[in-house]
Amino acid sequence: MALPKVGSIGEYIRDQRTQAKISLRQLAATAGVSNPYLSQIERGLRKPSAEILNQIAKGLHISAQALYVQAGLIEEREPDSDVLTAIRADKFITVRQRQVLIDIYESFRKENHAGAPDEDAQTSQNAHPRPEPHGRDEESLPEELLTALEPFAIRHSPNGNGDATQETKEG
Amino acid sequence: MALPKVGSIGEYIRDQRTQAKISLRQLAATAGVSNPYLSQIERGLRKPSAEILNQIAKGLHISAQALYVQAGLIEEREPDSDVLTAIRADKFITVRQRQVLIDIYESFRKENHAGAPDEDAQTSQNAHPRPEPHGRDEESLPEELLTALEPFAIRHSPNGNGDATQETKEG
DNA sequence: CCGCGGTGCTTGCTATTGCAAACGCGTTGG
DNA sequence: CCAACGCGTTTGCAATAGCAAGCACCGCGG
Repeated sequence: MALPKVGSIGEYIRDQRTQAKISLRQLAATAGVSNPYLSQIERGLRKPSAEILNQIAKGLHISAQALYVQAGLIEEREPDSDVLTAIRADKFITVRQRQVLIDIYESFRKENHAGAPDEDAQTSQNAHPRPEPHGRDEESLPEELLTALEPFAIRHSPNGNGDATQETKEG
Repeated sequence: MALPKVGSIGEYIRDQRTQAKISLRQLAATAGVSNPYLSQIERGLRKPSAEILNQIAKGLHISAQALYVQAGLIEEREPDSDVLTAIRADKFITVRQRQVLIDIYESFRKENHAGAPDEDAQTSQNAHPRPEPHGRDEESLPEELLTALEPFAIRHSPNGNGDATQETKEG
């Protein structure tokens, strides 16, 4: 378990470097790392830190993300949805808030998907797969949120509060 | 110049952790790192590798990119914090669901902004006037909303991380 | 009172990163 | 022919990442 994908990133780097027609020493110089170290990285003998990786990416003029993904350091951006991506990337909300948003969104998706596996979701704009029990659509106050979410939370977790081991008991 | 931006990432991690209301040890466990090391990371005494960073990101349920950016390991080139835009563009949810998500997200932002002068939020263009719910900033959410969402906020997919913590906290 | 469990922090210690120096190997050319 | 210069690689070593063990502090229950 020492070097699972480390090899792949090494190959990737070497591949990019050779494609760029630059020597190992050259890249090492521009990347600000030593030649021998770069050599070892390329052959998967060393596991470069993110810093070094970033430097190498710069030296190769490629996006650091690509390298991180190759290194297995970043979950390959699954095109789940732009919404999830945006939520995960958002840094104006807290972890807890993020988790709530993700849960809600995924539940929405799940609800809609139940019985309507068809990908053509355009109809969802004006055709609800599940008719809302409450047709109230006045202002979207937090209170309304509660009302809207109540039936929903019940469906999602009928057990209510099964065992929240990690949940700090507040109150 | 041993720890230039390292401090910032430490602060960021600690901030996210405390906001998530989880202890240092807890995060260390879920992230798969030792408690003391996480402590040192948070205080900027150590410079975590990308691997560790990735683990911590997972433990915090935030995108690894966010952490890398904070660590200065990625030249931020896609802020992509347009959650609202993404929600509006999403075509897999109904109008009502969309509205709920937007309301919740804005509510979150509002809560966090209570006292934060940083106002780069490009507020929604057609967002209807939302009445100020409450100015309580003690929690991420109003208590009521949290309560309603509680069965929900619990992480739903033990899948993914597959990190089984033997936290048999038997009361 | 003291133990028990929780928090975060300090202390050695090992494993690994990352580098400087030096190597073998092929090409040029005096 | 062999010095000179390029390439990638090998070898030892300093620095440190990361951990196990243990510390100090605090709230709770016997």
